[in-house]
This record gives sequence, C-alpha cells and structure tokens, in this order.
Amino acid sequence: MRPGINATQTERIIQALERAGYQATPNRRLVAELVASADGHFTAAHLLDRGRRERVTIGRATVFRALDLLTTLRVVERLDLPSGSHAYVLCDPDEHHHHLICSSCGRSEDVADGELPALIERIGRRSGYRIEAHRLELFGTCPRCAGAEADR
Amino acid sequence: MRPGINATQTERIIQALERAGYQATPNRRLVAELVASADGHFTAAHLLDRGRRERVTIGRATVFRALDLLTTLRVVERLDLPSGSHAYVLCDPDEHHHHLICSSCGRSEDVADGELPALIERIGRRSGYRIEAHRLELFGTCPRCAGAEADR
DNA sequence: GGCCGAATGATACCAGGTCTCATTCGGTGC
DNA sequence: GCACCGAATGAGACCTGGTATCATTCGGCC
Ligand SMILES: [Mn+2]
Ligand SMILES: [Mn+2]
Ligand SMILES: [Zn+2]
Ligand SMILES: [Zn+2]
Repeated sequence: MRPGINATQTERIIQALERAGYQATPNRRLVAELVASADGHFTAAHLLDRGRRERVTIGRATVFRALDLLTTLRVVERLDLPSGSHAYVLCDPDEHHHHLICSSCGRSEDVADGELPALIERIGRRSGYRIEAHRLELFGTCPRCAGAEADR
Repeated sequence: MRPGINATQTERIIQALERAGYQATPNRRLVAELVASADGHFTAAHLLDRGRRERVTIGRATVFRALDLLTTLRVVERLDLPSGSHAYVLCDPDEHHHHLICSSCGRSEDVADGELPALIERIGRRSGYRIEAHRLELFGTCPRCAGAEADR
C-alpha cells in the first residue's frame, strides 16, 4: 500500500464495485487507490501520471473505463469546470447532492440538495416540462485559499 | 436574406457586437444569422454544416471565435449536456438565468433565477466558501415532445 | 490611396474521450 | 489442476471540440 492512501475510502470504492457485480481487478483497485487519494478534483490524465510516477502502468482506456464505471455507480461524479474542461471528483453515492468547488485549489465540498427540489418542481409546473435531471455547480474560493490570499 | 431566418434576433445579436465595439463583419453577420435561426441548442460543427449546405464558406476557427465573442457578450451560452458534449444556445443577456433543456428535441427554455440566490447565499454562509459563480442546468422533456411521445 | 490594427483561413496541434481488436485474465464447473 | 468462456485489458487508431500560429486580407480612418 502506497503512502498517503486513504484505505477506508479505497475499500468503500472497491465494495461499491463488488456490490454491483463487477470484478475488483488489480487495475480497478489501482484506480480506486488513486481516486481515493486525490486531493480535490482530478482528470484521467492526472491519475495516469500519478500511476506512472509510482512506476505502475495501466492503459489509458482502462482508466477511462474504470472512471466510467465509478461514475455510473455514483462513486465519482464528473464536473464541468467553467474553463470548459472536465474533471472527476470523489463522491458520496448515498444521497443526491451537488458540488461547491474551489477555483483556486480544486478541492470540493458536497452540498445538500436542500430547497432545490421544491424550486425545480415549481419550474416544471410553470414550464410544462417533465424535468428528469438537474445539475447545480457552485464555484468559489474555499476558506483555506481565501486565508492564504489575505496573508499575501 | 435566407428563408427561415429570424431577422429581429439576428439584428439583436449584431447590435450586441457593435455596442461592445466589435466589427459587424460579414462573417459575424453570417454566424449571427445561423445562431438566430437555430432551433434549440447547436454546436459549432452544426453551424458550419448549415453554412456549407447554403454554399457559404467560413473558417472553422472563425466560427469558434465568433461563438466565443457571443459567449462573452452573453448572447449565447455554452451548455454542458449530460452526454458530456458541449453545445451553445441563444440567450437573453439582460438578466442572469438558467436553462431547461429538452433531451429529446434540444429546444430550451430560459428559467429565472428565482429563489436560487437565497439558497446559494445560505450555502456560502454554511460552508465558508466565497461563492463566485453558479450554474444550474435542468434536463427533461418539453411539452411538445411529451405530446408526440403520448401519441405513439 | 495609404496605414494599421482587427479579422480571417489554413493548418497544425491538443485534450479528452471512444472504438476496435487481438490478447490475457479470472471465476466456475469439473 | 485444468478447460472453458465471458470479462477485462492494452495498444493504437480515430473522433470531437477547441486552440495556436502565421501569413494574408479586410475595413475604418486619415
Ligand atoms: Mn459529492
Ligand atoms: Mn437563456
Ligand atoms: Zn481552495
Ligand atoms: Zn422537446
């Protein structure tokens, strides 16, 4: 086990795979470790890089395939950053929520859905649309980064 | 002027360009026409295609540059579809709002911001983040598509 | 008409994925 | 332990959406 790896999170991810009937192969375990130890959001390229630095090789397609799997299991979620690029973030699959992302350090915070469903229900009624999915993404500066900013 | 083109919308887009001090060149007028006559959301490739079908040639980079401009002027907005791909949609720049997009036909409806700011303010207070931007995207089926569905 | 920055097209390039296909893995039945 | 067979994998081609570079052209102004 590599240093800095959150074993509990890793286990949680692997169990999600197994519970859904997927094999917990060495490659998927590796991706789980990399994901679990990511600080904030990350890209597939980022994981690949970190793997390579530790001299573990894994195919690019395999990483994307694993991330796809984890996405459908809602263990990770894909973010659309304001820059237009995509990133993934580790996520709690148990309840629907949204993300508050620090534009400076990339760390993110889960945000409960709160009053959003009621608001959306009203929008659906007014517009006549049958609303099937929604996404709320919040971007800002986390307290830590705001502090660092103030120090300078 | 081509048939099916919404001259008023086209004019509105061109005026936005001029008001911001950009030249309303023939190419930008063309993009404005294509954008104004799009039904629902569209991609750069889609505009390029439609141009080509009417035997008007315009460089790919030029279309992207025009869309960038219109995006900064908030005349169009970029959408992140659940599929992961990007699209643009014609937009009213005058007040902050969000989009309700039909997954079936691609048409979209503007949605007022409503109670969202209050909700976001609360989230910021609870989390300590300074929230600087937000995005709400709603996906569903529009009444027209729901009707067509029911007919079958 | 001449000047000069803005706009343009061609083209190369890039990131982030997806697809194909031949190979390998790994869980199951024996 | 071995054979079997579908699941997983890596390599590499390919694709979409977008950006960078650079030489050319345009267009508003004197
Ligand atoms: Mn989350
Ligand atoms: Mn709009
Ligand atoms: Zn931060
Ligand atoms: Zn529709």
